[in-house]
Amino acid sequence: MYRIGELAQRYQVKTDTLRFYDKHGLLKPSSRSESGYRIYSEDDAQRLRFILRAKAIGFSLTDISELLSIELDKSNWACADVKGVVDIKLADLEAKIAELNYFKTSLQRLSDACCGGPESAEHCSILEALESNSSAIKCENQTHRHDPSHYTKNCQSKG
Amino acid sequence: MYRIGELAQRYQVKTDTLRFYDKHGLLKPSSRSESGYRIYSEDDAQRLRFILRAKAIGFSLTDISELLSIELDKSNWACADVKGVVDIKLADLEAKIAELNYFKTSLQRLSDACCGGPESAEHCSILEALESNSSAIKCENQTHRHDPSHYTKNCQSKG
DNA sequence: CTTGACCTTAGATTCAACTCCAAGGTTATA
DNA sequence: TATAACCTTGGAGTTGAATCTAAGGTCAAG
Repeated sequence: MYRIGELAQRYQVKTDTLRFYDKHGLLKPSSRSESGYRIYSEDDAQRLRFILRAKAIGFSLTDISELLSIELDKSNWACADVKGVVDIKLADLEAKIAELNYFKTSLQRLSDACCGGPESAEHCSILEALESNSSAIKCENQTHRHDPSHYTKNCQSKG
Repeated sequence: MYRIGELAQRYQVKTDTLRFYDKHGLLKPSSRSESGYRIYSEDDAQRLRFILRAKAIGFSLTDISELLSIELDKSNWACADVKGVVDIKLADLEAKIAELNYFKTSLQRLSDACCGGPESAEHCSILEALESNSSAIKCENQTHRHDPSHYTKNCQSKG
């Protein structure tokens, strides 16, 4: 039996977080002391571990609620239901990753085109790319008038 | 010279969004009509294109503010400043992608271990993985008592 | 019997980037 | 002149997951 602070410390969460989980129905302490303190049982702790593990895997609290309601009533659910939750999440995640990879490619292309040196940004190819209408990125080699030996290592035949 | 609705339609944004950009200083219309309507110039439109392009690349509005303030005063900034903004973003993005890939791997492992069939979830390996303390995931082949021919295609020698 | 660490509650705030609303003013067209 | 389509403002709501605040109750030690 743990009080909120003990449970919080044991699992490295804030007491606020546990109260939040209580309020939102994810984890209600199985009893209260006479004075109203939350008292968490070992089962409650187990449930918290479930929540934290699911969170670490990338589930939202809403997903976790769903998984917990299945968990509490396993025999009335099928594997297909559980796998469905996971697979939807997986598809979301793949879409998100694809999007971020697209951003990354764009940024990488911008970064590569810029010398990154102490030259004035007047001809900075990053700014020019953001100003222009085209998606082509011009390298700075042509616009900066100085010895390019230090700054061109990143910018080779792009665009 | 465009009124807010025209500019919005031309660039496929909502008028609300343009008012939001105005309020937050990203894009203030260069003039107002006698009756107070926002009037956007061609320069304003160019600035909007800059914003939208930067957004599409994955910059936050905060990042974009910073880029715009450099853009407006290019000669007092160096390429290094601009590239710095991009490279910080790139590093953030890489960290985010790595995190999501980690989530994805975890979810994929869970998904692969579950038959996804109409069997009761009582021995669902996904739920068991979330309940257990170990990170090992047991495949359902051993726990479901039925012809496994349809459901084991995803679960081979995992864990 | 007081100090300090703990606990309670309801409700406000945070972040991003909008999005929506109400109440009212303007402008173009029939 | 009436109607519809536009515009204005300030302010509230959205999502997710907390985090913080204020005002107060409880408990163990000295």
